[in-house]
Formats: sequence, structure tokens, C-alpha cells
Amino acid sequence: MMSEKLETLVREALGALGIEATMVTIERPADITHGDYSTNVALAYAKIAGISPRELAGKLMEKILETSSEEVKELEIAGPGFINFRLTDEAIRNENSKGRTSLQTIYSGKNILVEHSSPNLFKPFHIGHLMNNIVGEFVARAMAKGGARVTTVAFPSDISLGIAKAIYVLQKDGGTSQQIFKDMLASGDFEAQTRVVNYLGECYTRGVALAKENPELENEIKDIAKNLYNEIENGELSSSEGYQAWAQVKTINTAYFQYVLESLGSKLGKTIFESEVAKSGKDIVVVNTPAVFTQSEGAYVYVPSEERKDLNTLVFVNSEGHPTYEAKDLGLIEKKFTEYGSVDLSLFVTDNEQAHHFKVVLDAATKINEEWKTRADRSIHIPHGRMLFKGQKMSSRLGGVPVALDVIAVVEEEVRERAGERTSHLSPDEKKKLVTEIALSALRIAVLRSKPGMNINFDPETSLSFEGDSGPYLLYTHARCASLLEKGREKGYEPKFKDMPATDLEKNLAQFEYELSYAVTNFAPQKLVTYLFEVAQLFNGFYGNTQIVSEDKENSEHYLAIVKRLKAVLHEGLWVLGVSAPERM
RNA sequence: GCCCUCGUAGUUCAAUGGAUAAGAACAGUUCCGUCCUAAGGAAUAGAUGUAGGUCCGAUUCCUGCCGAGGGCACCA
Repeated sequence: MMSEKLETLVREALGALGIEATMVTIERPADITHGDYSTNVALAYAKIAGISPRELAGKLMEKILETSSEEVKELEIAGPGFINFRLTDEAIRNENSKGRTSLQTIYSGKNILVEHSSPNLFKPFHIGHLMNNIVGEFVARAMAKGGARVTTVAFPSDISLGIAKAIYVLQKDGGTSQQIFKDMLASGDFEAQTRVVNYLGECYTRGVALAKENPELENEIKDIAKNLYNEIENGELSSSEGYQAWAQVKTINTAYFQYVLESLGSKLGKTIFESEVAKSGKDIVVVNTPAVFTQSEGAYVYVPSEERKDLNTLVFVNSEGHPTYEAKDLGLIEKKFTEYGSVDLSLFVTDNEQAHHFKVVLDAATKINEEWKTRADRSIHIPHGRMLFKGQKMSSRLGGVPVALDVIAVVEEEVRERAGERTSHLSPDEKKKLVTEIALSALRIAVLRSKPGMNINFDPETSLSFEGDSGPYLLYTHARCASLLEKGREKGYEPKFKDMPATDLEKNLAQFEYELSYAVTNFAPQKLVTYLFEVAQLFNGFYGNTQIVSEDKENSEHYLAIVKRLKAVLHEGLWVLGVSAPERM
């Protein structure tokens, strides 16, 4: 990568001046007209060198010029002592002639697990899951792009006191022999399945409310939970009604989950149910008490050390003897690190309201032994924010906690309105596919243009405008490129860079690898999104005042080479963001 | 009460401690339609919550205050 070559040059120059460089940063100047890359080392090391930054920059420049590679056209000192590098036109053309970008990053060759999009057995896939999927899909693809072997994992919640409450309501309603379930089996279509899943979600909320209002139900619900835990732990297929209902719900929900993920253009590799790690999680806690955990009021808790003011005591095994989410996460960590080969990194994406929970779990894990400490060190929580709604359309169409598919449906409707006659030439199937692709691009880009962890405000009418900084804008630019290339082919033109001075657009396009690499290494989708907007805008400006495909073959072929490069950059960049780019729209 | 996250144009978001070089987009005010997809382009105006501190240099780091969101033992 070019920036790495420059870093070496700078490092050597510093060395020649007797300065041992710890940190050498090569960055992209805010404005490309100031140079392709720049470094601030002269400012950073001026104190050590005992001379002024500009003076040091001058000396460094001399040294760099002595060894400089043929790809560097010129150097200049700017501002308080920055050194700007300008590359030769040829170096830029070579970069832009490259095919698929393969990155060498800190993740190359690593075995990485990415957990995201975990559903709840008794909840429809809602807006929070959608947020999770968008961030999770980026993380998984970024790691893959960074050269890692990635296994994606879903960790569905299928056992808890909350689920016991839902089962209680379900049973009272008549269990799975109710009409709604029969209808679903009879029709087998997704609509019917969705109705069932929505009903199950209702059972959950009703169960929670019921338990709160009627404390006398506590024992009955606890019995359901207890039976469930016992039956799962003993591994015997019980014939109890509660267990049967639970097993059926699990089948239904799993199918629904698969379908929803497919609709999102996402997919997950492995599934680890919470019930699979309940027993092992509990055992880990019990075995390590009192060494790590403490018994208190009939429960097993973890009490963090005094210095960790940011951590609180949490219950790992409750007084009923059931593992809480905390213990199950320990079970999950054990399973991940024992059954998935030699795991280098275990990333898990969740809502940031769980940040504290994971800090405590990992802190506890660190205390168990050396092996667990390694596991904890390799486990990284990636939090995402919430999706908030502002637009009237959203709040009126989607009450309470919006279901993901409803959110997408609303955005799709918006897309259809804006498309108008534009898609009339397409077949119904193509049209549907295109509308979905555009809607998903709008959603994914709206989320990923911000730093992960931030809440995002979502309004399909304004902030999720289909103009400007939006997914559709990038898709449109990509489709425009495809259309131009097609037109070029018809003329018999070959996209080919000619010996012409590199434009700002070309210079920016040459920096794709640098930006992509940064985004991948730092889990920074917003960096990549910003970059894609930059090049798309530069190109659209160029397009606005230049005839790309004209009778002038020489220029046309050069322009088409730029178009080809931009299309590849957009396609590849969007892929990492989880967005598919259609050829036409 | 304690802890965590966040406060940048009217709005939604950018900016590894750096350049009188804080970028976009939407909304606003103008303009571009015999021309490759106007879901486009050109022009214009507009911002670092507040008070200190560290630093050659602070939107960025530290402290106080103000404001928003989240968490704080048997939910996930």
C-alpha cells in the first residue's frame, strides 16, 4: 500500500537524522490539492530533535529526496511543518488500474467469530435487531475483507424467566393448538408465520405485565422456568406441555428468523442457543466459587474490585439456581473458544445498554485463570446505538417497538413513490428486488455513516432523504457508471488510462485502499461511507460538465477507465457496508 | 446518589492532538432541461453547550458546571 511505502521512507529519513521514530503517521490531507498524503512527523519530533518543526521538515525532505522512490513526484513543506507528498500521475494510474482490493491488515489469517443479530424466541425481529444486523454485518464483512476467516454466530435467547412468563400466557390462551397456529401450518406462507411471531411477542409483553400485576402467579411461572431448565439440562425430550410448546415456538421462530435475515440480504453461519450454554455457564460459576464468585442471599454473584468504580455487582446464578444472562455468557465464551478452533478474536455486537454487563462478565472471566484471561482479552464488545424515529410517517405507521420488516416496508413505500415511472420498464420481480435493494441501502447507509455506538435519528422523509448523503445516491452513481460503461462498449471503446495529468477525482480514487484499510482496522464504517460520498460527488460534478462518451475516442477511453475504477470502488466499498449495488435503477 | 456514553450550522451526520483548510447532506435563497439515467449538477448563507487547565497547537485530552440518553444484584 502506498501509505506504507511512504511511512518507510519517512522512518528511514528520521533514522538518518538520528531520530528513533516510534510513531509515524501518514494521513490524507483534508484537501487533495495539498497533496496525496502528508505526515506530521516534523511537528511531533521537533522537540526531540531540538530544532523548529519547519527546520526539521526541511532536513527530512532532503533525506527523503535522496532515497525517494520513483512514485513520488514532489514534496513540499506546508503550514507549521507538515510534509506533503505528491505522487506521479503514473503511480496514481497504476493504483487505479488495480482489480479487487485485498487488504493486509492486523486481522489477516486470523480466526474471528462475529456474533450479531441474535433474536429472542418470543419476540419478532424488531428495530433493535435491525440496527444490530446493520452494524454486525459490517463488522463481519470488514473482518473478511481484512483477510480473516470469519464465522458469524447468532445467540438466540430461548430460555429465561421472561420466556417462562410468555409460555404461561401462551398456555393459558390455549397453547399451540390455537387457530392461529393451525392457520400457519395450513398455509405455510410467511404472512401467517409473521402473525404467529407477532402473537408470540404479544405473549411476552402480556406475560411480563401479568407477572408484575399478579405476584401470586410467581410460583407458577417459576415452575415453568424450573421445568424448562431441568428438561434442557437433563437432555431428555420431555412430554410436558410447556416444553412441547417451547420446542414448537423454537421451530417457528427459527424459520422466521432465517426468512428475515434473507430479506435483509444477510446471513449467519452458526447458531448457539442460550439453552445450550445454560448448564455449562452455571457450572463455571459454581466451580469458581468462592475463588471468583461469592454466594450472597442464596445467589452467586460477582463483586468487582474496589478500583473498578465503573463496575457493579451482578448476579450470575439466581437464588432459584438458574444461570442468568451473565453466567450464560460465560458458557458461551467457553463454547466459542473450545468448539471453533483456535479463536484469535471473538467480536460480539449488541445494543450499548449492555456495555456494563459485558464489562462485568469479562472482568469476572479474567479472574478465573490464565486461559480465561486470554479468552477475555480476545473478546471485544462492539456496541451499537438505537434507532430513533422522528418522521410522522414512521411514528404513525409503526407504534411501540417497530418490527424490522415493517420498517423496511415503510421505506420501500417511500422508494416506490420516488421511483414513479422510473421503474416501469422492469418486471414485477425485478422491480420488487430493486425497491428492496434501494430501501436497504438507505437504511444501512443511514446507520453506518455515523460512528457505531451512536444513536441514529431516522426519518424516511428528511434525514433519510433519497438525495445527497444517502444509500440511493451511491447506488445511483454506481448505476450511472454501469450505464456509461455499457454505452462505451456499444461504441467499441476500451476503458484505458491514457497519459494525462491525474485529476482530483483520480487522486482520490487511488486512495481507496488506504480508506478501506482504515475503516476495517478501526471498525469505522463512517470513514468508508464518507470516502464513498467524496468520490461519488467528485465524479458527479465531473459528469455534469463533461461528455464522458463522445466522438473523441482518446478522451472517452480515459474517462471510461475512471468510470470503471469508480464503479469497482463503489461496488466493493458498498459490499463491506452490507449493501448490494444494482447495475440499473 | 454512583458509573458510562454523548453535546459541532435550523436539522441529520463527518473530522488518528494539528494547517485563518471544522467537511458533507437536508431544509433556505438563486441557477442549470434539444446533451451519456435530474434519485443529478452549479452558486450562496450558516456551527464546535459553558468555565477553566495541559500542550508549540484542543472539536478532539483533563477538571467543574449545564443539557440529553443509558446502566446500577436475582430480566435479556
